[in-house]
Amino acid sequence: MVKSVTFARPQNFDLDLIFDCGQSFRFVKSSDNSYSGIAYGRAVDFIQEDDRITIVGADNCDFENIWKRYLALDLDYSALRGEILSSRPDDEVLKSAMEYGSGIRLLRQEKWETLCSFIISQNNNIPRIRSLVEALSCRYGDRIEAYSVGEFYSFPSAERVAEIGIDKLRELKVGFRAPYIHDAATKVASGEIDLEALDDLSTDELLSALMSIKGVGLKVASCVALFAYGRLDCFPIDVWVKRVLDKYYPDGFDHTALPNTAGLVQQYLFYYERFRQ
DNA sequence: GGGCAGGTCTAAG
DNA sequence: CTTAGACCTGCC
Repeated sequence: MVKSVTFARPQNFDLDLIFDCGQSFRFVKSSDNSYSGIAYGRAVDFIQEDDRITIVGADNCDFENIWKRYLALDLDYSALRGEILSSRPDDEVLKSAMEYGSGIRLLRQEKWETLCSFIISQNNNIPRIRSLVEALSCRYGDRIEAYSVGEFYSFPSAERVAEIGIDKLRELKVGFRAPYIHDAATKVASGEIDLEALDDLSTDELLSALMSIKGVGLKVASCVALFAYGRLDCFPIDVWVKRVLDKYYPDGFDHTALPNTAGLVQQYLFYYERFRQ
């Protein structure tokens, strides 16, 4: 008997956008249009129908404790979008981007995995980021039983990655990022950085703490704060966002005026510029 | 073969 | 404080 949980599909919730907008690297679309992958050490399939979402491999307990938070079901995206529109009533570009990316939802992913994944993302391309994260998991993660076909491995803990060492990391072809990953793993495994405790810090303090890791600059730290810590006041600026800002907002774009929604705006603009047509 | 990809570090003005 | 170069790797 396969356990599963079904809930009503919220507004602004589309698996294709959620898993294809660049925030997550470990979920893959199956032939039956479901998304399979691992998060928080659990293998699940997300299935989308018009009016409902099913999580195969989850029970009610996991749903309450993990997936509600992961999928940000506690946030009212209609309200967030309303707030954006009222803050920028004359912004037609943003309006188009919001329409185009209306199904986007910011996940709250695992902190360590997100940190490591976005260290890997620097000066890299998305297919290769995916394959490197996958290689790291297959080689050093734990095999997870799943209902869907294929093999699934959890993302290795910081302790595990710390003991791997830089040379073994290089064998995975992460290149110049190997010492960066190692530094992050060492700091987290030793307790010098307590990723959970960072939840209690202000966003500025959180970013500073993350940036004390070698190879973590403002962009990577902002991605971690946004995609793992749910800090919607973060506005990661990568080449694509810089491009869209230069193109449509030559006089500047003040994201600090959007304290509750800046990160969501960033995703709309990023997705609009990066994945349109 | 040279350029490029969700950046960051380092050295130099 | 701002700014070039360099940087693993793989695919075009």
